[in-house]
Amino acid sequence: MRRSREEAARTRQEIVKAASTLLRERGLHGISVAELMSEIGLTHGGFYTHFDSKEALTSEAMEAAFGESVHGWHKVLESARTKSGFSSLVDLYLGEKHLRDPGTGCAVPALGSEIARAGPVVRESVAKGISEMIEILSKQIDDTSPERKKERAIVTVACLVGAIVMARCVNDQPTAQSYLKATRNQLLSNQAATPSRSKKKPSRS
Amino acid sequence: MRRSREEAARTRQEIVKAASTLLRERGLHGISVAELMSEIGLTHGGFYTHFDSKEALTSEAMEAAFGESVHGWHKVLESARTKSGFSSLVDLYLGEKHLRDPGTGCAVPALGSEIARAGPVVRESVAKGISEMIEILSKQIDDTSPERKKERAIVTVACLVGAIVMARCVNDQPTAQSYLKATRNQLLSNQAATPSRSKKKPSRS
DNA sequence: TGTACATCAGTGAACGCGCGTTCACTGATGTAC
DNA sequence: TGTACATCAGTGAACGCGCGTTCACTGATGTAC
Repeated sequence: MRRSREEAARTRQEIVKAASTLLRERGLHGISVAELMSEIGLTHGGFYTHFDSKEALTSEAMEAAFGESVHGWHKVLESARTKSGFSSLVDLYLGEKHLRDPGTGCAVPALGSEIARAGPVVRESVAKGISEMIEILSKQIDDTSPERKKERAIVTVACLVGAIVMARCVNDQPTAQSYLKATRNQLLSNQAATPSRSKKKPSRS
Repeated sequence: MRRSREEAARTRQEIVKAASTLLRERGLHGISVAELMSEIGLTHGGFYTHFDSKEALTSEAMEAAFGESVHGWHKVLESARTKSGFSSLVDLYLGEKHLRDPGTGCAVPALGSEIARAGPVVRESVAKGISEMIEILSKQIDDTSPERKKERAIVTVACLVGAIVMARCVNDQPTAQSYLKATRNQLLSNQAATPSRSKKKPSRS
């Protein structure tokens, strides 16, 4: 039953990838090692050839999840030419797709409250992901002071995270949408009201 | 072993109260029925005299948690005379105490990502709590339009929730504090920059 | 007020179940000659 | 290039454990007379 090294490396990647989606969908304790392995067509025993523990995988899966998110952000920034980068990211984050599909979305609203109780290894991975998100966003903010840029990026991410958490908590679709819409409106109008705008063309649909 | 009706009613209250704290501290699946009952000096079997299921208790515990939060908000609003009501609530929410003690704090950052995956009964209780928080906050916001008042209250709550979630995710104390501070600064300066201020005296320490 | 009986709050053993992790084993892959 | 052996990716039974829920039971409380 032994596989080649290349196959084993691919198996490892598949485990991380499957975990990054399934953990975001079902929670840090919502998927078992056995279920995870069967998802990629293997049995549970082989898991420990690749990882020391489930927690070690969780940490890697968080890194993969943020990597995926960040990649999506960069893609949106590249392709958005009619909108500002800032509003493109806000629209991506607060969109219907992200609300309904936590498995491919940001790990912070999907797992935040569980991450807060996780071990230091997992939290370290998440902390890196969060600061990377803030970094990317701060480059899309016009402000003379770099400190204020960073501050405003932090608050923007907080708003985005909180809005998705709240919208996913409530059962009622219109209420969820009203949370997302209110947040979008205010974030975009705040950005528009910013001093020292440059090449930006803030849109309010 | 039978207790009087009054004692039984008190027992029920104690279960709900203990659950509201322990669930916020350890997560929706972080405390067992047995552990919960032993917390108030009883054994697990008696649980089902009071509740149909653990989920039914969870729903009531969420209501109790929001009741406690809302009570704290009202108390702060009454006692704060030197600060605006808005900034008092922001300071309460983003304070050291709330960051470090989820068991007595807001259920949304403490349990948000788990609530999103919970059953409709639990989510209904949480949805009510969230809209109550928004309602209270909107009364502390100066704006000519009631719709904008509500919108700004929604976004404020989203910011607060997201900031606490992020701050609790990261391991590093200074980073956590920087998230809270940035959010506090921006929320309070936005409020100060509001048109049609009345009796407000915005402070920036 | 006193007595006999019904009620039911709380006990603790037991239920079936799923969890993370371990380990002897299999057999294809990798390596040394 | 061919052969013999070591390695190790993946298997599946088994480990100890904790979970939510059920249920026969206990004995104090509540009620009917």
